[in-house]
Amino acid sequence: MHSPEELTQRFRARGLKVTPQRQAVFRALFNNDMHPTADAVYAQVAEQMPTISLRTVYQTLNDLTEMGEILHLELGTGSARFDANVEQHHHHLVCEGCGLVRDVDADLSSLQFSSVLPTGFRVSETEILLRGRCESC
Amino acid sequence: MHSPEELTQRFRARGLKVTPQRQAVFRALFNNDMHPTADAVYAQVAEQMPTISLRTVYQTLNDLTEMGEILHLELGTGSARFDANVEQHHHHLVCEGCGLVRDVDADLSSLQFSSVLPTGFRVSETEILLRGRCESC
DNA sequence: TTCCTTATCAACAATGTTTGCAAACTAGCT
DNA sequence: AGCTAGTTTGCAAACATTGTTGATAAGGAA
Repeated sequence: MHSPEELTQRFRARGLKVTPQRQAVFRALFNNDMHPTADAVYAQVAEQMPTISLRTVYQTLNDLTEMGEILHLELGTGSARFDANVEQHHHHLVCEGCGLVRDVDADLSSLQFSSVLPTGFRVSETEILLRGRCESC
Repeated sequence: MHSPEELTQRFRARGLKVTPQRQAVFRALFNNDMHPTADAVYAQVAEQMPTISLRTVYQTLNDLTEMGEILHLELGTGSARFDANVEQHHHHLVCEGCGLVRDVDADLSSLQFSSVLPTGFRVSETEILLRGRCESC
């Protein structure tokens, strides 16, 4: 995602207002590779801004997702994870014990689909998910 | 998954009882490649057995999943999908329009992960998800 | 700076999926 | 037929997420 300063520009360019709440969410996500849930973002922001509501965090996360600044991931961990790394295409590794998510690069160029895809199906995204257990789980 | 008759044996062998409700769920899933939701299974079974409860369908689906007879899939479509094909390892294709799910075979043997996995991480499953739009969406 | 328009905030209610619970019931054994 | 442990059911609750609405604040213009 872009820096909080750049996001301020981009939000205004879209006619969206830049509030202290939104800036706090920007800062919580910038350079964050934890793939936090909405609730985790809320918890982090609420430390500095106890009056913010979970609803506002969801709203801002949805706005950022629509703008392509973050990725909304559904990894089967019960709640959505948000990924601030949209610069380089990558895949994910999920610990089934503690829910840890990590980015993983993979070379897809050699991938072959041996069965024919349904006629007319247009693939927009190829996603690889590695499930397993991390060292401490 | 195994046939309804074989499932009857396997449930009894585990000390689980075989009720008409469970048999109806067995039949609804056998040779079913629709990847239905719990609610879809319920709807299908309820046609023949209107008194069955959604709770019982969930219970039986969970039992079958624990026994490895079906797969519980979380594909980001809002609700879990159940896959009766556990015989051959495969991947999935999801239509983001209508929620259609189809099995896809893929050759993973050449897949290379260019970044190092976290030390001590044990991968138990490699899952490929193709998202896109089917012909009618 | 002040005003004004419009988007946003916060609290609450509502939705949808899945699970917990307790009482009534039944499969399968004797 | 009777016993008993496992099942079913209906309802409530948990959980993540979204809808709603009066009050509030941001940002542009004067």
